[in-house]
Amino acid sequence: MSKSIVIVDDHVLFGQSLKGLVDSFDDYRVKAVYKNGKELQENLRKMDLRPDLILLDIRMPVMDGLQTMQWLKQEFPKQKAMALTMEDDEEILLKMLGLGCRGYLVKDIDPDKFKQALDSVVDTGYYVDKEVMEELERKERSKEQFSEREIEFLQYVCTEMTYKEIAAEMRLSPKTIDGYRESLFVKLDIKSRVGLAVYAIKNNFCTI
Amino acid sequence: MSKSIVIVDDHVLFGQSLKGLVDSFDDYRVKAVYKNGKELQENLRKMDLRPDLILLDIRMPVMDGLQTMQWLKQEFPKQKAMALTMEDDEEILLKMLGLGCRGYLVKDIDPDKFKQALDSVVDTGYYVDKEVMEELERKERSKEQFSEREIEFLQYVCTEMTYKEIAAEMRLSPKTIDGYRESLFVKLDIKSRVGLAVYAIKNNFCTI
DNA sequence: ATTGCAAAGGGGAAAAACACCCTTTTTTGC
DNA sequence: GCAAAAAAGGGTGTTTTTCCCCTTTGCAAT
Repeated sequence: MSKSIVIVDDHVLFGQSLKGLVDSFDDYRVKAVYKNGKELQENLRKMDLRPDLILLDIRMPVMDGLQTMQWLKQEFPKQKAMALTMEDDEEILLKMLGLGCRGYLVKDIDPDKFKQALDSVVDTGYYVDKEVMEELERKERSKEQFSEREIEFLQYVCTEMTYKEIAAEMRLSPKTIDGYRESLFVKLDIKSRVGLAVYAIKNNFCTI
Repeated sequence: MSKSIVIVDDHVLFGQSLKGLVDSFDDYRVKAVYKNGKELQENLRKMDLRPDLILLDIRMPVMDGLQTMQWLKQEFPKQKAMALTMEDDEEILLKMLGLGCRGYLVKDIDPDKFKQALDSVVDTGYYVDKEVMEELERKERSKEQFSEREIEFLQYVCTEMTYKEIAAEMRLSPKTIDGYRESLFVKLDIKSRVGLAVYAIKNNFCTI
């Protein structure tokens, strides 16, 4: 039976083209192509779709690879997913692996190797060395990680809303927001809201 | 007769996938896929290959889109080429257009629009995304309305420095900085430093 | 010379952000 | 169920940012 694949990539042209390529492999079928994590989220929830593998672009505007992976890990811990990146940003990659991502591909891989990587992930579960992965996973998890609420909060920090307004929007006490802010300052070694905003932008926690 | 296309993109996976997509259009055929400008150069010279359109990635390691376009303009002034970019970097885009590039596509265009763009370039000679163009003009216009000092100041707003510290750095009174801030708030219809920081980042007044 | 105008600098008050230390409620893992 | 941990909320004081209205300086044009 052929393996089902879901592609998540904001570059529609690439996503659709990749679908064409994958479909040309006898033993793989692309079940869907989504533009961002949010679309995946919605469709994974309602449609009883459990693909053998999700190919996840890292840089996406609405809900990026990291966020999506974080969500996937919580909601569908067994779901296999693989990062698909443009440039290999080590930091983000490490985070992805830490979140249980099964491997990663840079987009300049050639189609043959790509096929091999797919086979490897679907069969063995991993594309790169298993032990290294597990090691990384343990290390990363203990490192910095944000709570759901903190991540949600990060989406507001690069707007012109005051903390009070953000609190209202999130239906929380301003004091709680103050707590998130404080917690993030410590975790990220940041001292001001501007620093937080820049971090959020850099790491795709918000769209500007 | 079907139109011939050449794709130049260092991301082999993307290039090959795109080839698949283009070949799926009845009236187009991909004659070749190259990894960079140099490959294109060599092949365009020796093989008597004159495609109807060259799709040119901008960011490539060996010989990038700009260089390639420059060479094309000299060697084959009539050759139609179109930029294919990941993120829309205005500056480079402007240069490309200056070099006679026939249009530009961001890679998150959807396949239908992509097809339309191809048709447009091959038929009319040009394709430019309207929104992108308007965005570009707006940004360019806005750049000239700041003073030298204000622009210098903008480079500091997305750091964690306080205004007082920025003033010290610029050897100005904090009150003067306050004036720049105020002036920029009015000009840009912004109400907070975060807004200013986001503006500065968006419009490349500072690097993050 | 004088008007004209923009950049630079200032005072002071109110709002927002930051910091630190603390309590209550809710989850979560045996 | 219970203890531990995480999330949410609180009090209070300091610093920074924001806002408005004001003075001085320098330069430029008629």
